[in-house]
Amino acid sequence: MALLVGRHVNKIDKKGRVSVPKSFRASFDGQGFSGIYAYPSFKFPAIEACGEAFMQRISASLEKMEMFSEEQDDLAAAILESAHALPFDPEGRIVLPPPLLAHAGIDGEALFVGRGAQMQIWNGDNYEKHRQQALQRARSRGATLQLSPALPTEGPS
Amino acid sequence: MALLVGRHVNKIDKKGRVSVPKSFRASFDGQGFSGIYAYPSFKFPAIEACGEAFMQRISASLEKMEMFSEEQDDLAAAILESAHALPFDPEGRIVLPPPLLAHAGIDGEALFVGRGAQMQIWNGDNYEKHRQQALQRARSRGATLQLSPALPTEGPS
DNA sequence: TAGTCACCCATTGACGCCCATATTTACCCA
DNA sequence: TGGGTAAATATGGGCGTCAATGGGTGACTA
Repeated sequence: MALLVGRHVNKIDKKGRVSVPKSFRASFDGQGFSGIYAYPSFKFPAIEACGEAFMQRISASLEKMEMFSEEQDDLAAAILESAHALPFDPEGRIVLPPPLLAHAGIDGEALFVGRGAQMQIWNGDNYEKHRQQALQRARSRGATLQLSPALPTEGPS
Repeated sequence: MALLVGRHVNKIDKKGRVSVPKSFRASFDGQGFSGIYAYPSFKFPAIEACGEAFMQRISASLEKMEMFSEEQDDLAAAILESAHALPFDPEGRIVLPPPLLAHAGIDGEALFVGRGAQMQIWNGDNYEKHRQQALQRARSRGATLQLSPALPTEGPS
């Protein structure tokens, strides 16, 4: 699956529709459901979204954790319960439900942020503040990254 | 994968296109995505770029920490979120987005610098200053390099 | 029956593709 | 060993296509 990277700003029209960037959309097709799953982020005033494949992973993780970590259980459960399945229209647009818009403080414009396998949808101003803080923390920490070992070309992670 | 070494200066045309040096280009093909991922360098006024394989590693690192580690999350996210997927055109050129050009102070000409598995793209003057400083530091420190043992290869003798 | 939602069509502006040219590099032959 | 020639890379510009956007209309629902 192609990676989701970068940022894209798209407009929300009067009917509440917003185009999902083509490059993101491309990552989600061929997953059974033509659309995305969106749910409010825990940590940020933002919407998190992913395709069906990733949602399956979340669901699977939930089942695994159940008997061990109550916290994880709550967390994953909250994701599934607050998630919305948002189908693409023929032009590749979705309609973000009011509760999600409210949570992220989005109105008029939506900022799509690629996070690898998932994406986030932000209010532009809120994201900028968040980003500055994140970069600040990264710099003060010395900006090193412990990379996972190289994948063996294509093995199952 | 062939190593990226040396420096190349290429022109940016009116449409913002730059040829990626052929030798660099060759290192990035056969990775699924025909193009490079570019993001601003943390430490320098330069653009860093890599192929899909390297980006996948960053994404995998991020997924592992998800919902837990804020630090790793910040850093990996800062890279992924600031990254741009830049596809090659049929002639092997890419278009550097304005934000990246601004970060590196590039205009008119781009200096490609091989860094082994990755590459950097600089403004020529900035790079020269940076390089002098680096050499200066290396000299004053009496820089020595402890070589790792030769890798076991399948080559003759 | 009114309202909402899903699909269809039209516009436009950016971007990718194609072709042409120039400059460099590599190679061959005298 | 030098020049000349051929191939390949770098560069420039035009044009068609597609993604993003806006609006309209019919169908289904409450």
